[in-house]
Amino acid sequence: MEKPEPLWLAIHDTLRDEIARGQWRAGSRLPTEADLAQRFGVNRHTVRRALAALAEAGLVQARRGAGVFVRAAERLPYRIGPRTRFHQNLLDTGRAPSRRILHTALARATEVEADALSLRPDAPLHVVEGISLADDQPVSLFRSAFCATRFPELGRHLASGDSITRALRALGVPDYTRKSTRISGYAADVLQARHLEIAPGDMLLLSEAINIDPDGRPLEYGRTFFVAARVDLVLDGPETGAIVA
Amino acid sequence: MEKPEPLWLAIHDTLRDEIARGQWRAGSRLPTEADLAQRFGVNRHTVRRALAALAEAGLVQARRGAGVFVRAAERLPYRIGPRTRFHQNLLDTGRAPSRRILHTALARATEVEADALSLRPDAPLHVVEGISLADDQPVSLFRSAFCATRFPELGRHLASGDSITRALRALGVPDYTRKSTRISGYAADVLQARHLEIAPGDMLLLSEAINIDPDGRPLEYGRTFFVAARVDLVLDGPETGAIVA
DNA sequence: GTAGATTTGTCCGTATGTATA
DNA sequence: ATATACATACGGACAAATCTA
Repeated sequence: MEKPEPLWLAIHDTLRDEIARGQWRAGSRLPTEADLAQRFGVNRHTVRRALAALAEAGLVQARRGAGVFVRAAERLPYRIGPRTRFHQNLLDTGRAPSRRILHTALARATEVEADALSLRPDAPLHVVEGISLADDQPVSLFRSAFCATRFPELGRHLASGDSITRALRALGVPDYTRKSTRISGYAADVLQARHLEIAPGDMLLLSEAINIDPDGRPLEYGRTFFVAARVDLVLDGPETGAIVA
Repeated sequence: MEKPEPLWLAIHDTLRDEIARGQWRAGSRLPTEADLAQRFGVNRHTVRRALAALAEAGLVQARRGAGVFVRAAERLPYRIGPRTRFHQNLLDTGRAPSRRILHTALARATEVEADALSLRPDAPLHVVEGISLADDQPVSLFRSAFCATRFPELGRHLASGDSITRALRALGVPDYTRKSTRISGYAADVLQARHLEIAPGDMLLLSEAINIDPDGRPLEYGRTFFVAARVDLVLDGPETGAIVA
């Protein structure tokens, strides 16, 4: 026999999904506990148990006498620092990370890419584009470029969907660190919107990053478009701090 | 007598502001020279003089037979690091920094503020709100909160429009550093839009920062809304690096 | 400004099924 | 097998905060 899901948990999940889907807008009032109890056909206390869990997670906030209000959907804190790693980053916040590779190619460096990687324009690059997901929800579109002269074999690793960290390790780069990051805001175009399951014009945070190897040589130039409604970029103390004892 | 502003310069400034305000989107075509000439009630050559200046500054690009196109407006690179200082930041990029204080008050800490500053909720705070400008163009709305118990005299300094760095120095805090930063994207509401001279719904980058004194005690909790179309946030190598020799 | 209705917060109690000692 | 503890679910009553007419 299966273990039956508690009633209050089912109600909690239903409300959580409805909030995530935007059925209850941020700041708006949920139906009263009595109404919800009637809707789900349960006692008011059972609804209260579900609401308490939502409040615990920060999704709603109750005000006595006024009602239960939807708080701004919680955003995934995405930590940016010298050692920004997608997988570890999401595991740290209790999400299930995954990647979907859209495209790999051998391309020639644009002016911007060549500049970022200290290469001459038109130098050959391995380029990989894809979608990053947290709990199966798209959070970002990324495009990474690597010097193809230095890593002739990288193409195969990238296409296989392997972790970039692991692919580089296999090619003799034990570690890499973030040299610089530039963050800017843009509106999503139609294609980006489709991939990220948002509406065209929705807000994106673009993070342009240059990663270097331990010798300080530019290794990767990456552009990542984060869905602003789903992600906060966090620059934390020791990670960005000036002094490490 | 005042020196009269040349006609072409007035037109140049008008168009520049309209581009900055997003009235003409990046990549879009401006009205034809003839149309602009009619709009401003001047000869086509006067418009051409204004457009030439804009092209010189890199804001537009003319293509013979096609039209004049808006190039992506250059964004101000705003450096974020352990020692983020507004004035120095802008001077470094050759802009003229200025501040406009909107409001100073003695308020009670909200839950978020109390948490950020390691105070109890409802603790008294000095709060200052204002607009930061670069070359007289608004780039951000800021709100800073300081513990009023620790700095009883800070209110006067803030209201006077003095630099925050200087005010703190006068009160015995020789230096402060950035402990953490969180960056997120939001749409401007009506009030923000009016202050920043943009349209409601335009994109803002919110930077939430906690600054600490040399002893590691939280000093300031600041929220700054940057106009995304005018600013990039830059996290640079040595500034965000883990190790400082 | 006030009174009354609405809505959440907290307490009481009862009953049932499940895991544990 | 029995007893105990715990989580779930229901029902009711009242207090406290809030909203509205």
